[in-house]
Amino acid sequence: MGNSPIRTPARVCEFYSDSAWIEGRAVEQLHDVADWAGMRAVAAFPDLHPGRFGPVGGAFLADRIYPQLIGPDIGCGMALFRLDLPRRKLKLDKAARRLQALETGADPATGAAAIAGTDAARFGPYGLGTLGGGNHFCEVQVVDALADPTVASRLGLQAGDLCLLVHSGSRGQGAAVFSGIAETWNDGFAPGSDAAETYVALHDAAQVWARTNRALIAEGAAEALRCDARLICDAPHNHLERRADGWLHRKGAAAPDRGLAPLAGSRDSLSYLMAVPDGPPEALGSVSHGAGRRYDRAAMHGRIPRVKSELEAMRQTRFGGRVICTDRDLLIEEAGSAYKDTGAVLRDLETFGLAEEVAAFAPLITFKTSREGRR
DNA sequence: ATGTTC
Repeated sequence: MGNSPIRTPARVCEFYSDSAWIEGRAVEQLHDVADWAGMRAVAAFPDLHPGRFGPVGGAFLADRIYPQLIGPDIGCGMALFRLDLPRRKLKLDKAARRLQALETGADPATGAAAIAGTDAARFGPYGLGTLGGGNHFCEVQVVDALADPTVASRLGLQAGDLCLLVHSGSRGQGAAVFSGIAETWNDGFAPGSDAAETYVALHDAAQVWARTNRALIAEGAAEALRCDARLICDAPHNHLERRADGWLHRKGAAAPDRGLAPLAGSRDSLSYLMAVPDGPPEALGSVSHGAGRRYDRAAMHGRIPRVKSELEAMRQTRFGGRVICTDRDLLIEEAGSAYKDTGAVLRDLETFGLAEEVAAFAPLITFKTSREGRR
């Protein structure tokens, strides 16, 4: 008999139907992570897809801390705001032009004031109010339909209202924390160890910074559109949460905010606001944050011809909206066809009792980047 | 993901 502890793989609960688009490689990753030391429970959602260190679209409860399960964008999340701007006053071309102000971000004094006295102050204001790249965006949406008028009215939401959905995170801050500990995280950190304490403190600070970043992006967008933005909910989906029964890692799985979470669609599909009930304990208090990738970035370059007409078509959505993205590679990688069907993801979540649709939102202006000469 | 990657 050796002295190594008996290890049983964590229980894996998959909250998606047989018809869900789930890559085999993502399921392999899911079971691989379930076998890591100290892993207690794993939940996977219908947006599950392969990631760099493990699958995206899952929650992982462990009695060790694995920074690679959070990834570089610590604190990344989706925040939904209501804009007090009548739809008839939104002129798409003019508004899209004005949103270019988002490239600048918050001015340093505003940024510094926003993080003063918080954990995030250690990182400083550089980059606050900026979106970053990849799948991040700031989108003006219109409430398309109310599935639950009672909840919607409690939130002050009516059909035809304008909203803003912001997807961003901790920019260079979380990335620096993550790369700073590279090579040391392989077997995870034992809670209470120096490495764990240091990581958790930096993680918590990056999470505050990321949430502040989303608020400042919304402020910047509202200022550009000459209106105010009121927060409806802000649900992070890349983070670590200390629970009584262990350390909960969420990777592309949302922690609902006051029982609410956005489900991002964007480009060619509607987005949703979900009411998230307590749900089964096996779901680990988590829910999908978006449609999830159907094809990885490299695959998209083979699927979309790089001809002018195709690229121009991708700057309009099927809802008559605009996509502001001057980076051609990014435009291709983030095409609507790169993502699963958001409606199918939502139906699976509802079937398993993880969410109830409150409202659906159509994209009007999807702001990605307006910088010239990238890549 | 990234005050971008030798």
